[in-house]
Amino acid sequence: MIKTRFAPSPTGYLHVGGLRTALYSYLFAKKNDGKFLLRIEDTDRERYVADGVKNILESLFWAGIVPDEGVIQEESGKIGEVGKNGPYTQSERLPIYKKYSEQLLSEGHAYYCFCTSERLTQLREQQTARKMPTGYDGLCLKIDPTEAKTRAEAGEKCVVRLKMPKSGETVFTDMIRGEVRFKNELVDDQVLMKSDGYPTYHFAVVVDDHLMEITHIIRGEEWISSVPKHLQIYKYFSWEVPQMAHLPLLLNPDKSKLSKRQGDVAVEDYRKKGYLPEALLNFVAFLGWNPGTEKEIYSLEELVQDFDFSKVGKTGAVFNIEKLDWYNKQYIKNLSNKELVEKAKSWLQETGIDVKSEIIEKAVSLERERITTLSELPEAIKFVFELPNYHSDLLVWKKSDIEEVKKILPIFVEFVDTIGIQDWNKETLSQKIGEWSEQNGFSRGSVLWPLRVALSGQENSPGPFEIAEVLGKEETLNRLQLAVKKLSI
RNA sequence: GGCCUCAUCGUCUAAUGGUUAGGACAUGUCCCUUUCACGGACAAAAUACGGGUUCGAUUCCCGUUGGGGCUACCA
Repeated sequence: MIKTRFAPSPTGYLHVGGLRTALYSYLFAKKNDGKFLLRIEDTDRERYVADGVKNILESLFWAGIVPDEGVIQEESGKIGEVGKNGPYTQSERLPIYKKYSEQLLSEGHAYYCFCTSERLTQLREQQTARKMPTGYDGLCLKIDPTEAKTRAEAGEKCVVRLKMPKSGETVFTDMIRGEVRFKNELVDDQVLMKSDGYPTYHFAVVVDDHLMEITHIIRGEEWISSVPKHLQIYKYFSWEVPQMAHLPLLLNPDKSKLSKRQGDVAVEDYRKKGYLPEALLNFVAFLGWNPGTEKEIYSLEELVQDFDFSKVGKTGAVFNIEKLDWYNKQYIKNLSNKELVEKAKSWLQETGIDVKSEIIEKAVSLERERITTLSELPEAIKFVFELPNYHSDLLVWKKSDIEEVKKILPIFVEFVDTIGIQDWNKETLSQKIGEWSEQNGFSRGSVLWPLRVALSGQENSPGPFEIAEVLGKEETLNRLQLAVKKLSI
């Protein structure tokens, strides 16, 4: 049984890079009828963000990536857990890490280190100055283990370090990169247990992945350098090593690692701006993976079907918002009017638009193909509910002049008044108004431009017949009469 | 500095020894058209560089250059 996991650290909100990592882990698990687990790695108490866990869960839920095991968001919105291998939050697993570190200590595979952080900093500075590789010098390795244990138990401040072999090589095969090898002498004696009693990432991740029976570790490329340390821990415990896939990083437009400074990185930011989860997911899925065909639009279900690590690339990908915008437009375009109202509800209400209005669905349909994000919708459809105050000059078509408009509009209003309610739909209106223009010898533009401006009050807007249908006969006539009035002033 | 790693249009990418190097986004032009958007057509746009191997390299090997990651009692 294949089991993958996403193990974020709540040092902030869910990052779009994290979303992609979670997505790939989820896809791989689902594709292989396996399970997807979510674990919270909160061993860094200094960078802990209070609502980080909540945001990570909410963002994943929003995207449709739901864990089978581990920390979950319950229906009520509360944070809960499912599975037999819990707890799934590392801060609740401290006794477990203590037990395993003691095993390593007693077997001579780890040792207590009493060095102060000042000494460590100094050591690093000296090494850097001499252009030597940095790393622990092994000073505390010389202390007799029994004596060290006594000192530690007496309460002396200390950490536990991994005893890394200083010769030989560590080789492993990454699912994306193939064989990668490291010289052991260059691998540091990594701290396993910090002086505050918490494990470091490197120790907790190995213990938990083993205990939670993870078969495939899928994570960002920034972890690849730490793999030798992790493998050494597996070796000391004689544990089976999971398969690993290190994903290429997401990049800023200048190709540096995707960062907050150069734009939005939290999934939350995109959600708030009105990007659809389907679009964001489709977009990030294609950052580093592609199906090898020309199909571009993929639902989560389809991604599960076609996802394959053999098609995941090795190069970092720029997070290109223009492409995301295109995806979002595609998804918005395919929404029904009802769905669009429902999804854009919060933005509509925020702007004071009544989502219960009888014409809301029709109003929304006017702009469906014109907006990029849901947050643009209220501003775009506002003119339907409240005509903007426009200048009469706007009523003049570029190929016409003010005299012609003044001549056409009043008689046009009279004609519109003769159109019956039963014919009040865009097709019939188009036909009747077209015929009228032709019979009177007016060009389409000289009639339709002022009509459209009179109805929308805007230089750019949907077509006049669609707007007229949404507005209804009475409001259409009101707006036309107002235009006539504007012209006569 | 050391270690690891990557390298096809501006961007996301396809093509693993033989293609006019394909697609998408963005850009430009045109068509549609009352405006905007949609849609359609067309255009411009790439194998980082230098050596090999080979009849033949985007593709395999070596080097150079450039980018990125790591180098914490952070993840």
